[in-house]
Amino acid sequence: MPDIEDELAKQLWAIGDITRLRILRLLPDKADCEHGNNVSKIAEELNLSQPTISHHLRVLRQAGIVQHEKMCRDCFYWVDRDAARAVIERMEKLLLESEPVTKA
Amino acid sequence: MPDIEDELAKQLWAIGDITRLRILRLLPDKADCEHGNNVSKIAEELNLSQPTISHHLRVLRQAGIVQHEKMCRDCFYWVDRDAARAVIERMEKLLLESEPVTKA
DNA sequence: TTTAAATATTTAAATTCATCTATACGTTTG
DNA sequence: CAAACGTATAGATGAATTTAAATATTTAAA
Repeated sequence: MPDIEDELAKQLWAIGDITRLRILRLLPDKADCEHGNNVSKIAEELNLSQPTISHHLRVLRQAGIVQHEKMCRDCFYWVDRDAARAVIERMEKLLLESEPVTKA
Repeated sequence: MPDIEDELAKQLWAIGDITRLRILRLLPDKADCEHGNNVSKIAEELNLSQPTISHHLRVLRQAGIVQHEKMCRDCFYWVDRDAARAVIERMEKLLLESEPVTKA
């Protein structure tokens, strides 16, 4: 069964990449046409190809870290705050609450 | 220069592996002879070879997530709580505090 | 010192990942 | 309808990672 631990590992792995970390830093609070941070702009900002950024956004999307929507002709991504909070909470449980599991 | 962002990515990457996540779950609060969770015991618990666990512990050590010390003939590892808190704090800054960086 | 036990390191093989180029798909605009 | 723009997908390649096996190193006990 796909443990909850597997999901956490997947999410942390998704965030634990320097390119994806930089992408996350560029993403706005909420879908936002004004600033125009579409996929191509992010690619230009990070000096990587558009398909590469698209690939990384897909990884983040499949990990449930970001959401996206088509607006004003382009595609906009933003951080899913609820998912982010959940990840952080699980990390706190794992790293800060010790549970010395001694079997039987 | 090795950015602080690089370090965070490295740390999250280190934690974002299912085997290392399970290792972390087994580690005690502090170096602890009593429970006897040495490297070989962890290997047995997770059904992996001792060198494999040693390798993963090294990754976690180099990322500054765990500490280790030789005690009572064996080698004991534990989670570095301060480092863990620092990682969580940086994650909160990255994911929950939006900073729409618009250059110029 | 010899023996045994625990951990670290090295080596090698298989897998996985990041990235690019090329291309296809879907919208918007003329 | 056709051209242009933005995004996603596919295929390929080089690099990095995981893992086990073998070996070396360290430590404790006899």
